[in-house]
Amino acid sequence: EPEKVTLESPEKAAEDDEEELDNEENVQEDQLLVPRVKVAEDGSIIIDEESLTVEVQRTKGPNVVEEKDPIFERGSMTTYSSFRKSSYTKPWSNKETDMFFLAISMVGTDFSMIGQLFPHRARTEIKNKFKKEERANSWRIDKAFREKKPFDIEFFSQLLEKVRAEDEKMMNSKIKSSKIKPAKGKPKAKKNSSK
Amino acid sequence: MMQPSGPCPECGSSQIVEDSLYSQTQFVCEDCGAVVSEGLLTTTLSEEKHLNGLQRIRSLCRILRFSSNIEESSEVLFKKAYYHPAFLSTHTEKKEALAGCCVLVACRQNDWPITMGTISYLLQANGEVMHKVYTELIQKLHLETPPTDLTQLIESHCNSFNLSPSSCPDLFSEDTTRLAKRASELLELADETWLVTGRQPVPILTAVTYMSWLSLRPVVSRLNISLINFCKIAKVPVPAPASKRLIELQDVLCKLGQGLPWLRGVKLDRKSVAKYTEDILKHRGILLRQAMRKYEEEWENEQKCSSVSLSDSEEDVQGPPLKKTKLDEPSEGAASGDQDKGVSSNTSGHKGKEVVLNSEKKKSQCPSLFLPPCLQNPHPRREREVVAELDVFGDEEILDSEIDMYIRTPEEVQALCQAQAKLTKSS
Amino acid sequence: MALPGASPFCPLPMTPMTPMTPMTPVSESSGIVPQLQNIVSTVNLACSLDLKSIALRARNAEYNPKRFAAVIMRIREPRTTALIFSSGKMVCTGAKSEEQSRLAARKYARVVQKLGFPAKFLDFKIQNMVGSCDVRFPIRLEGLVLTHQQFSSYEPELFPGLIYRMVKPRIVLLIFVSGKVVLTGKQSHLSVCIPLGAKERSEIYEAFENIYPILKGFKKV
DNA sequence: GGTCACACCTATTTTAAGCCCTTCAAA
DNA sequence: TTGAAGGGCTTAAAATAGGTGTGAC
Repeated sequence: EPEKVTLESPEKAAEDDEEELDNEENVQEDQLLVPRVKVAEDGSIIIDEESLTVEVQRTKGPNVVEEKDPIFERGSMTTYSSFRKSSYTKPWSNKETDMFFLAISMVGTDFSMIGQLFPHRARTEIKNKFKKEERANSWRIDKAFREKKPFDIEFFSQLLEKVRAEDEKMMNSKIKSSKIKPAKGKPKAKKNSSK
Repeated sequence: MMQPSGPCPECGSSQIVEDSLYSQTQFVCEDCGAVVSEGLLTTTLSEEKHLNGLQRIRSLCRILRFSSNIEESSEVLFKKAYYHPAFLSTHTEKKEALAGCCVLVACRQNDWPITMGTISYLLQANGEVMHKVYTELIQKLHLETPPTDLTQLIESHCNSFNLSPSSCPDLFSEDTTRLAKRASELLELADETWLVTGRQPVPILTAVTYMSWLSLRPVVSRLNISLINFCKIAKVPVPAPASKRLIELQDVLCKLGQGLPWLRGVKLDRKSVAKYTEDILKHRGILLRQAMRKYEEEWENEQKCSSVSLSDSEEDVQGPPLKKTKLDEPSEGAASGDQDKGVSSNTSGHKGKEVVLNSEKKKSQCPSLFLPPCLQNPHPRREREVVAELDVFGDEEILDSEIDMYIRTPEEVQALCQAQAKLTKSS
Repeated sequence: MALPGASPFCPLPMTPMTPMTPMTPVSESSGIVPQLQNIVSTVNLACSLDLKSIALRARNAEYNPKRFAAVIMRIREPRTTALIFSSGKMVCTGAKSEEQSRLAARKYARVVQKLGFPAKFLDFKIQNMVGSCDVRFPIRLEGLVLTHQQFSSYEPELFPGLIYRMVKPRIVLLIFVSGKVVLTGKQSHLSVCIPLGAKERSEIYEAFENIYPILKGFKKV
């Protein structure tokens, strides 16, 4: 079975299990001539793919160059690799933003606690939201902080759930209306478990 | 007894085999014949990592076909760096990257073209970690390494494209030498027009290679192949920024092409400019000098005019050329392809051939012609308000009421405690 | 106090950049004043603090000992953020001037005092400054890195800017192709003088005046 | 194996320009 | 199939400090 040969970062490929099969198929078609690399425990570099296998175990003896190898022919290849941990923040809807300001009124600037109030938001997302609003609408931050509101978790959670449901409905209706035209469209609803 | 996991302490080889000729089990290195005894197997972790690093260097140098010169100086540097106080207590991940960094230093000092991305890919190392270690290595060992020359990288990059007659249709196949030559000319042009500075090198190489391939045989069947499809044909990955570099390069070619008398009235756009690229490159020296001279004049005029109101450098960004070019730019873009888009003040109107752009019009555009793209499309408004800090002296009185708004009342504290208890329970 | 050359502008009422540098007679000033963007200062409140109690009773505080061992506190004027440690040491960040940073630090100290801790205000010190400005012409970074190798690091594979480590004033500059420059760093031990009004911003200005003529050499192709 | 002296993660701020990644809208 | 747009990371500096990785002794 041909190996998946890609420059995608390994962790990314491992993450989306669902699409693993799809990717594999696509990659098979494309078969980019990029070697798959592993580093052995002793530091030896092992290159997958029979045609690209390079003996690198020997450490003594003449440095014989085999000219066949297309990838390393002129001494170097120019690999473009970009690691970098993926982080994507779902955009804040207007109503969710209102909830953010409500949270500020209730708990102040404790982003960790606000993050607990938003089950789908990490602390960094809350912090970045705060900084963004401070830059764009500092008056709203000021107002929310000044106008204290009693900290009622139940009230907040229910309201947030309602808002999230509304946003989802809005999204779905938008998707539907845009997909009604092509008749059947794709029943590609949104498998979106989104964690 | 387990096979030793580490390399041979003598030569670093991993070819260690069990020798069953002796009554007692022993391990022998196939490469140098050394008997790897128990005592040697219990080398310290540090020594093992050192040998691991040496093996990484050897593997890299063999894979990349480096001269023994580079391999030797890599090893010498690694031995020096590994026991340098600055790297003694560093994390294992960094020590693994250190080997690659030493190879990179040796390459640069020997003028051998290679990217950091290649090293970090082959070592399966994080690019950021590689860069941090490299920077640290340069600083701590007081090294001076010349930067990699992009033009030297072109040849190997073009080689990685699979365009031999045996692997793709005749119409698409291309001689690598010819491809690399045209690509270097395009790279030089890109460099002169500020498309290279501050950008990742490899995507630029991909863009110029594609443009080179198009312009060497600008037939319809080739012109219809997009950058992405070209890379698919050539079986190479497409770096994401390559598309942006390509658009920038095509726009530069369009702008230069307009200066050629025999292209007056010819529709020049991003897609068709490949047909004239050979001509443009042939005369690029003159075309560039013309454009640059005009730019310099404009710039100097701007300096004189705006020197009256400058100083803070925020307010007077209003200064004519930079701001103005922003408006004029889109019309340039319209000339180079998108008919109806940037219909700003001038040109506009006709859809057909808007290329002509007589010299008066051009003059106002000249300052924008060859500026770094980040200056051509400036950020909407980043810097604005200047100061206002003047009325703070640091010693003014602080009102209690101001402090009080940050402090919770006992009731609020109690409510918070209860809420916290609920949150910890639910989670 | 007028600037050398015919520069009719006067960016700030105070113009602290011209001060005691009479050694700039021929080489005229750039006429550009770096704008301070961020000030980092420290102060010792000289008392041990119960961070959990502070986080509970201050609405502008956050405390996650699992993540970070300090209380993160914010005030609105001057808009800043402080890190408050159980040792009583405090870091104040985000102010745009030395004075703002000091005022903010005093306000944080007052909040801590109001919470019942015997906070003092010892050894206030500016630790770091960040400034930025624009030379208003593009810069050939690959040329600069060649001629100033010993000070420069330019690796566009990872970061678009050139990192210039100036020695004279110990300031690090990030230089971009656009002509925008970021200056950061601060020398601590050399100016042993009065802890209060140490004019450290002059080092940022000095670094910029040093780099400006160098950058001018790389604006053309 | 414990101490010692580092490294270096978490976190805060701020600017610069490029790049990655996602979403959504025109071709 | 493309891009545009927007958000979040990269780089530098500096203090603060616990927990832990790391190697020498």
